[in-house]
Amino acid sequence: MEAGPGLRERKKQKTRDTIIRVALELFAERGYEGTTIAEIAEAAEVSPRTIFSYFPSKEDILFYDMTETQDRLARALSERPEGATTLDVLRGFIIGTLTRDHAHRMRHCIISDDEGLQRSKRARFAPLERLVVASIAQDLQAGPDDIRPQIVAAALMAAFAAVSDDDEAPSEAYSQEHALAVIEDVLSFLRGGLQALRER
Amino acid sequence: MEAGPGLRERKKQKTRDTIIRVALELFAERGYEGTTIAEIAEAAEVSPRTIFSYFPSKEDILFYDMTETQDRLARALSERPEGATTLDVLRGFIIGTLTRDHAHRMRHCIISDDEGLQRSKRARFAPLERLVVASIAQDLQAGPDDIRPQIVAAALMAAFAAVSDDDEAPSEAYSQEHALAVIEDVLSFLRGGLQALRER
DNA sequence: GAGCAAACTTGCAGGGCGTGCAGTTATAGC
DNA sequence: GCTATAACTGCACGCCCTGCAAGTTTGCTC
Repeated sequence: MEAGPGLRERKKQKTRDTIIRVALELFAERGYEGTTIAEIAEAAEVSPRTIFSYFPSKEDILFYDMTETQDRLARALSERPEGATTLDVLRGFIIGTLTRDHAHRMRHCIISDDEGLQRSKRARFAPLERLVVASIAQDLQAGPDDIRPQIVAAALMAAFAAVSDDDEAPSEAYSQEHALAVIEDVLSFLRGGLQALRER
Repeated sequence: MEAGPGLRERKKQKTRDTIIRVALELFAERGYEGTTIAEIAEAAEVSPRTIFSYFPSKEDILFYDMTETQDRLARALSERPEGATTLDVLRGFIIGTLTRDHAHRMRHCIISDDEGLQRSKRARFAPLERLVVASIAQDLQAGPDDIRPQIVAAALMAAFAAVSDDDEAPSEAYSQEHALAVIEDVLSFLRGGLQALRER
C-alpha cells in the first residue's frame, strides 16, 4: 500500500490547477478586471461558489504561489545550517526562487497591466519581509529599537523584487547570472552599511 | 475683492472634512470592515452616492492624505536647493511629515486592527518610493541596470515607516528626536553601503 | 457489494462596494 | 432675477464574497 494521496486529494489538486490555469489564461486574454469569477468557473467547469472554497478571493488565484513561497522561506530560515547567516540563506533562496516559466511570465504581464495589482503584489511581499526582519534581528542580536534589521530586510526585498521583475532577460541562464551579480552587489552594500554603523 | 475660494469650494472642503472625520470615528468604533459606506454617509449627512464623488473608494477615505503627501514629496524633491542631495531633502521631509495628532493616532489604531489595511498601507507607499528611486538615480547618475537607487530608496522608506509607526513615543518632541537619530543612522548606513560598492 | 459517515460541490439568497445615468437642487456670473 | 454650470441624489446594475441548506461523491467498514 503506497501512502500516496487518494483519489479525493488528487482530484482536488487537479481542480485547483485547472482553476489557476484557466484563470491566468482569461486574465491574460481580457485583463484581470475584465474577467469575472463566473467566467473562470465556467471555463474550469465548476460552480462559482466552488471557486471560493479553493481560494479566499479572486486575487488569491493570481498569487496562488505566494503562501507556498512564504512557507519555503520560513523553512529555509529556520532550518539553516549551523553558522549560515540570513544573508547566506537568502542568496540561495532568491536564486532558487527565480523562475521564468510560462505561467510566471504570463502573470508578470497581467500584473503589469493593472495598477491595483502592482500594489497588491507589493503588499503580498510584506509577510516575507517580516520573516527576514526577524531572522536578521536574531543574527544581529538586535534590540527592539534597533532599526538595522528593517533596513537590511527592505534592501534585500528590493533586490529580490528587482531581479524577479527583470523581464528583459534573454535567457534563464543569463537571468540567473545577472541576479547573482545583483545579489552580490546588495550583500556588499549591506556589509558596508553595517560596518559603517559599527564604526560610529 | 479677496480671491479666496467661493462658497461652493468652501462647502466642498467642509463636506470632505466631515466625511473623513465621521468615517475615522466610525472605523475606530466598529472597525473598518464593520463600517459601511451607508453608515458613513448617514453620519456625514450626505447620500452614499456622494461619498464616491469625493473619494474613489472606501479605503481612500482612510488614506485621505497620501496623495497630498505624495505631491509634497514630489515638490520637495524637484525644488530642492542647488547642491542638496535627495538624502538631504528626505531628512527634512521625514521630520516635517511626522505628526502625532489625534486623527493620525486614530488611523494608526484602525490600521493595526486589520490585516488587509496594513498591506494596503504598505502598498500606498509605493508611489513615494518611486519618486525617491528616480531622484536618487539622478543623484548617482545611475544607469537603468543600476540597482543602487532601489536599494537606497527601499531602506529609506523602511526607516520612514519605522519612525512613523513608532507609537510608543511619550511625546512629540521625543518622537522627533528619536526619528532624527534613526534617520542619521540610516544615512550613515547608506553612505557606508555606497562607499563599499564604490571600492569594489 | 451495501451501507454509512465524511468531505466536496452546488444553488440560492443576501450584503457590501463601486459605477453609469438621469433628474433635481444649489451656486456663480450677468 | 435668469441662466448655465456644478453638485447632490436616487435608482438600477454588476461584481465580489459569505452563510446556509440541500445534493452528490468518496472512502471506509461490514
